[in-house]
Amino acid sequence: MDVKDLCLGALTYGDATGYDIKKFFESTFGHCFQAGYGSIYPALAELTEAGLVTARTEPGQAGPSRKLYHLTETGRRAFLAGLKATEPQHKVKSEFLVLMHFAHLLPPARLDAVLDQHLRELERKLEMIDAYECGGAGDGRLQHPGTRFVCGFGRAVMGAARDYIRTHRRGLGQHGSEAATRSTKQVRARSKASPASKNRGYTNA
Amino acid sequence: MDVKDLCLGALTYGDATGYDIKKFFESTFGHCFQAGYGSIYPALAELTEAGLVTARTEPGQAGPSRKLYHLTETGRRAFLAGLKATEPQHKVKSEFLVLMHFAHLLPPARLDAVLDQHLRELERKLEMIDAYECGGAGDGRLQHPGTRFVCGFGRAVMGAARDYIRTHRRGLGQHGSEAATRSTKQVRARSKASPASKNRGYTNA
DNA sequence: AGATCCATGTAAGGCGTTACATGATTGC
DNA sequence: GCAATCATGTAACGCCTTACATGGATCT
Repeated sequence: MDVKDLCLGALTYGDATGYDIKKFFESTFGHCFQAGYGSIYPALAELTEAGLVTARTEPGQAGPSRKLYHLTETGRRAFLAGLKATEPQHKVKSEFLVLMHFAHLLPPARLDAVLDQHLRELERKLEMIDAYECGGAGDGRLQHPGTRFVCGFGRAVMGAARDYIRTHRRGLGQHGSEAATRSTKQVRARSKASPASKNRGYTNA
Repeated sequence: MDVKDLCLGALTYGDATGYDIKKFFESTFGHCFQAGYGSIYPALAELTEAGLVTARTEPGQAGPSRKLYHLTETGRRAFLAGLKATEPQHKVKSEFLVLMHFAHLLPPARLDAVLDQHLRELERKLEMIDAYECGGAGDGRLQHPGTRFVCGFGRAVMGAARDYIRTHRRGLGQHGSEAATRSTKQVRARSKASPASKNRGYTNA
């Protein structure tokens, strides 16, 4: 699943410009998929060349001229086939959590700031979801269950994250023993000290 | 925050080989950061060249020879400075949620399979966290609060995801109206039909 | 005997991010 | 007037993913 597929998906709701599609991504997939113009415009060009979409340029009555993309029948079939074959991956890449893991090496003030910032970020995204569901877009996307499911999912997960941080941030401050000052002592005495027990600590799975 | 930084971080716990570091990433950051050998080995080579780590080759008594990396004082300082400056981003890239958004275009059997698969995956990761915390790695990582916080965070978030899916998957099956059969009708009559109201539906934020 | 684990790397390719470049219009 | 929004692209760079290549040791 790449930006091309997402563009096809966006166009199942009707014709749109690259700019429109970006806004659609932000409002609908903001918390689970991100794409910039640098991916979207090239993707649309490739899709046009492949015959999966067509483009027509409309002189903008108000504002610049717009290039409206339209999903062809071939494109729609390709999208459906792609959907069926898509593996449902779910990847998280969080420097926030890495930072939290190394909290004992972070200045307490910085740690606090990072936690506050992340909480604000979560709050903001939660509000965006609410706004998205209340602000009734009249185009039918809100009626279908998939949209509600994804919104609800985001709310559940980010709400849980917020609650967890609020109730557990207190324990994060104090470092155990002298870890912060002398972290380079050999804790992992491997292959020399205990040749019999391989892999203590790393492989738990 | 890239793989290089993560390697430095891993080495704050003591000397390790590239292979060890990969295992460490999997067990500790598996649910929030991923890195393969293709990133780790080049990263370690660059770090060595930059003088942030040193490498010594140990002939393996049992098994192949190991190249043990050691964090230098310069490296440790660089890591701490990098940590302080790291922006706490948290990105999710979920084809699973995209699939759920387009659930109305998916064959019901496939939809069910995808949901089951994702539930199993969540269950598996939750078990891995429990195993990680119970399986007492004797190297001190478990004692410090950062590790507990990250584990708890993962448990809270993934538990919430699991519960949400279980209680809301039922509503996902039936598609509203004829969306699946004729999705290409113009729902977004824009700029022609209603030139007064720009941007209905897309921009809610 | 065959699979799996330990262990280290290289090389190419893919994909996205970021920065740059441009310009009209609308609201404050 | 100035900022923000609308609107479309290009180009370079960076970073990771995937596949390839190799080989001993242990376990079943």
